[in-house]
Amino acid sequence: MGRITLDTRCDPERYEGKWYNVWLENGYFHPVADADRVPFSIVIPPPNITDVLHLGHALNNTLQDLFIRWKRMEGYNTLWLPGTDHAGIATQHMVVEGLRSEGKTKEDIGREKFVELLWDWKRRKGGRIVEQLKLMGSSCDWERERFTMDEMLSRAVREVFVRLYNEGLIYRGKYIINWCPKCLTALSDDEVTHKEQKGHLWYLRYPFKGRRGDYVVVATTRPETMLGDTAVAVNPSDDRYKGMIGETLVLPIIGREIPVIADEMVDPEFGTGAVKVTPAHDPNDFEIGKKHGLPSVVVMDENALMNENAGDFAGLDRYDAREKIVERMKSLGLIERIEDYTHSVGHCYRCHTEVEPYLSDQWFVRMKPLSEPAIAVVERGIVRFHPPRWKKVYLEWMHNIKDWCISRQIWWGHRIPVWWCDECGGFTVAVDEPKVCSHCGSNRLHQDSDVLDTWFSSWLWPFSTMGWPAITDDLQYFYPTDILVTAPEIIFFWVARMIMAGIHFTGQVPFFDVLIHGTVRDKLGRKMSKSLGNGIDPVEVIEKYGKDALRYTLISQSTQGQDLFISVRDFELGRNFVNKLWNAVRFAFLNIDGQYNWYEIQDISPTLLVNRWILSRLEKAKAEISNSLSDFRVGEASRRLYQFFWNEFCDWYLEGIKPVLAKQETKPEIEKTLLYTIDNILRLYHPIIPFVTEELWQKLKENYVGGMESKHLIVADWPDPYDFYIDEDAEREFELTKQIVYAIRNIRGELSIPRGKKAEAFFVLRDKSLIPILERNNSLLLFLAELSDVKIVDRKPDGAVGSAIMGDVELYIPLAGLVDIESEVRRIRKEIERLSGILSSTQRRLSDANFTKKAPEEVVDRERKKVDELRAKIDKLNRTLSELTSI
RNA sequence: GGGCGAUUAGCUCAGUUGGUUAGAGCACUUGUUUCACAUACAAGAGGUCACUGGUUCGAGUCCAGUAUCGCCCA
Repeated sequence: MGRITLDTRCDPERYEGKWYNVWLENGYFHPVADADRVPFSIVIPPPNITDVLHLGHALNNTLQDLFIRWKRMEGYNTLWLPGTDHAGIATQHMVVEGLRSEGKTKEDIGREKFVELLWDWKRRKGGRIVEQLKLMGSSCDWERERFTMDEMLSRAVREVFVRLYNEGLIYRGKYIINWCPKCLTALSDDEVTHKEQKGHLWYLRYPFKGRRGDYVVVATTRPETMLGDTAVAVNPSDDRYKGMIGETLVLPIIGREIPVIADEMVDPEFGTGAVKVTPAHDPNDFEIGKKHGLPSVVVMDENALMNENAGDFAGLDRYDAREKIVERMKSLGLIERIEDYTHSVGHCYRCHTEVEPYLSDQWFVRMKPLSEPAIAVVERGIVRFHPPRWKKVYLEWMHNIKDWCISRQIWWGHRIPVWWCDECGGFTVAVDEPKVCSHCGSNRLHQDSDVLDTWFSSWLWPFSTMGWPAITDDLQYFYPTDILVTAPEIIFFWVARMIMAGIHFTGQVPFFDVLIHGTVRDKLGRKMSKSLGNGIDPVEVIEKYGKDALRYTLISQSTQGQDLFISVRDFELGRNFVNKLWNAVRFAFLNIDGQYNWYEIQDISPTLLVNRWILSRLEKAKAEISNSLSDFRVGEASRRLYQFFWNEFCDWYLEGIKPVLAKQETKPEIEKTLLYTIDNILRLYHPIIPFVTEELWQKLKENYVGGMESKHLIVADWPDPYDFYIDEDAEREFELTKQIVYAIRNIRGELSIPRGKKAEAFFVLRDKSLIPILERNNSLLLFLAELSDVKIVDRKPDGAVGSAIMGDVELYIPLAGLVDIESEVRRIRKEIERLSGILSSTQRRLSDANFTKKAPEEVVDRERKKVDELRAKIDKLNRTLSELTSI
C-alpha cells in the first residue's frame, strides 16, 4: 500500500491485454444455475462463421456486454451465451470458390467430400469472429459457445421439423419461389432484397387466332418469359377488353394458342391493361394460372438458361434471350413500342444476382398459426421493443405473414429429415434415420437431398442452445432470456421467428425486451461495405486507439435506435476520454497520502463545501444513470455519466480541492471523498470501458483502499444511490460560487487580462446572509478565479471597473492598469443589449392580459420577478457605463 | 403504391409531461506549456429549431399539410 504514480499518458496496450484472461480464469463469464440467485441472460445474435467483425458487430456486442456487465455488477447470475451460425449459402460459396481456384467443382468431388471440406473450412476459419469478440472484451460464457450445426442444436432442428410436420404446419409442394441462378438454390422472401432498377416496358402484339392483322397489346418488363405464356389476362371490369374475354390468341414465335381470360388481379392502369400470363415464371401469374387451370410452361433451367421449351432460343441466358426475342418480335412487326421503365427487381442477398421466380418443389412452413400468439405477446406488452416504434414494424410483418420456404438446394446445412422410399415413392419424416418406409416397410430409403434454411436453426437459438428438447438445468434456469439486442434488419429474419418458435415449442416467449440499435454508417450516411471500401475495421481501431476507445465511442454516439454516422477520427473521442479518466485518477493518486478501509470511505461526514457538493451531485447522477439504463437509454446514461465525471468532477471538484489540499485538518475528508467518488466513477464506467476501469480500480484497491468487497471490479457491486449525501444547500452554495467564477473569468477573458495577473474583486451584497458564504469560500474563489483578494464592500468602488451582477451579488473588478477602458465599454454595451432584449420580450408577455389571466400564477410571478431583476441589472450596468465613458 | 424515421450550430447529435432569448462533443477564433491531463485548460463566436398553417396566454416540443433525405415492405 502507498502512494503510486501513474504514467502521465494512458497507454491501453500496457493493460488491455491482461484483464480479459484474468476475468476468464476467475470464471466470471461462466455462471452456474443457482436457485438462490436471480438469473439474467442474453443469447448473442449469432454471427456467421464467414463473418469478419465490422462496426455493426462491435456496436451490437458492446451493447450486450454493457448490459451483461451492468447486471453482473447488480448481482444477477448473468449468462451471455455466444456462438455462430453456419450460414449455409455464404459458407458454401467460400468453399466452392476455393475449389474453383483448383479448377474443380463440388460435383467433381461429391457431396460427402464437399461437406468434409466445409467442416474443415469451419474449423480453420470459422472462429475468426469469435476471437475478435474476445478482443473487444465481450464477457461471453465461452464454455457454452454453440454452433447451429452442433449435434445438440441439429437434433433440435430435426425435432422441430418433425413436430411441425406432424402438426400439419410443414408441407411440400410445387410453387413459385425465389431462385438464385448463381447459388442454385431457393430463397425465402426475406432473403431477397429489392432494388429500383432502370429497364424498359415492351409493348408486344399478340395476334388473334384466324383474324389477320388484329391483335392485343400486352406490356411486359420481361419479354423473354413470353415463350412460357399460357394466357393473356384483363380486368373483368375493363370496358376496353370486355368483348375479347374468351377469345383465342396465337402466341408469337411459339405459335401456341392461348386464351384471353379475366381476373381481378390485373391492374387496368398497368401498361395497356392486358397482361401476359406466365405461370411458371411469375408469382402473380402462378396464382392466376392456378385459379384458371392454365398450364405452366417452364422455359428456363436452374441456371437461368433458356431450356428446350424455348425453341430456337434454348441455351441462351435470360438476358441474351431477351435481346434476341425482342429482335425477333421487331422483325415480325410485333413490337408496338418500347418505353423506359423503372421497377423494383429482386436480388439474392448473398450474391446480388437477380432472383428468378422459379417453379419447383419445395418445403414450406405454414406461418399463420404460428404468428397469432406471437402477435398477442407483443400487443399485450409481454415482449417489448425499444424504441417502441419497432413494435409496429413487427406487427405489420406478422399480420401479413406468408408461408416460409425452408428448403435449400445446397449441401451445407441441416439435411431435411425426410426419407424417400425407392419402392413406393412415399416419404417418412423422422428425427432419427428410419430403417424402413413408414408406408410400405421397404428398407430402400434415401434422404431428401435438400438442406434447411439457416434461419430454420437460428429461430430456435434461444432454447436450442440450452439443450432443448431436453429439459436441462440451463433451460429451466436461464430460459426465457431477458433481452435481445439486434439491428432493425434482423427483426423479420430472426426476432419475429424466434418469438414464434419460442412460444410454439417451449410455451414461453424467448425474451422480454428487444433492444433495436441503429446501423453504423460512414460520415456520408452510406452503409459500410466491402465493395464501397468505406468500412472501418474495428481491429484497426483497437490497434490505433484501444479497446475501450472503440467501445466508448460507439456507446456515446449511439442514440435511441437512430443510425450512427462514424468516421475513424471519431474514435479519438474515446481515446481522449480514457486518457482523461486515467489522468483524473492519476491526480488523485498523486495527492492521497492515507490508506483507508472500504467501510471508512463509505462514511465521510463532509464539512467542506466542495466535498458536500460533489457527493450530492454523485448520488443524483447515480440514480439517473441507473434509471436510464433500466429504460434501455444507453446514450443518455453515457452522456449523464460524462457530464458528472468531466464537467463536475474534473472541472470543478478536482480544481476546487487544489487550494485546500495542503490543509492537514481537512485532508482526510478530501481523501475519503476522492476515493469514494473515484471508486463510484470506476464502477459506473466499467460496463462501457471495462479495461481501464479494472486497471485503475486494482491500483486503487492495492494502494489506497483495503477491504473492498470484491477481488475484481467486474464483479464488484453496482453503486446504489445514497440519499444521505444529497445536500441541496451545498448545491446552491456551490452553484453561486461557480457563477461568480464564471463571471470573473468572463471579464478576464473578454478584457484580455493576462494569466497570472491577479485581480482584486469587490462584492456588494444586497442579501447579507451571503456574506458568510463568500467568506467560507474565499480560498476557492481566489484560486479558481485568479484573484489577489476578495473584499465585501457597501457600494461600488470608484473608478473604472469590470462588473457583473448575479441576483443579489454585485461584483466589481477595478481595472486601473489592467486593461483599456474601451473593451470594457464594449463588453458592457453588449451585455446591456442582450438583457434589454430579454426585458422587452418579457414585458411584452406581461402586458398581454391573456397571459396574466391564463398562465399559472407561478409562471407569471417568475416573469414579473425577471422584469425587476433585469431592470435593476440594466440600471447598474448603465451607471457603470456612464462612469466609464466619463473618465 | 403502403409504412416508418429524420430534418435543431459548419459536422455528429441531445432536448423529459408545452413555460427563462435552445444545449453537448468535434471543427472554428483568442489566450495558456499553471504542478493530473495540450489526448488538456480558460474564454469566445456560431442556430428564424426544414417550410406553411392551426391549437394555446405561450410551440423546437402538440395537430394538419408541404418539401427534402433515408430505411422497410409490396
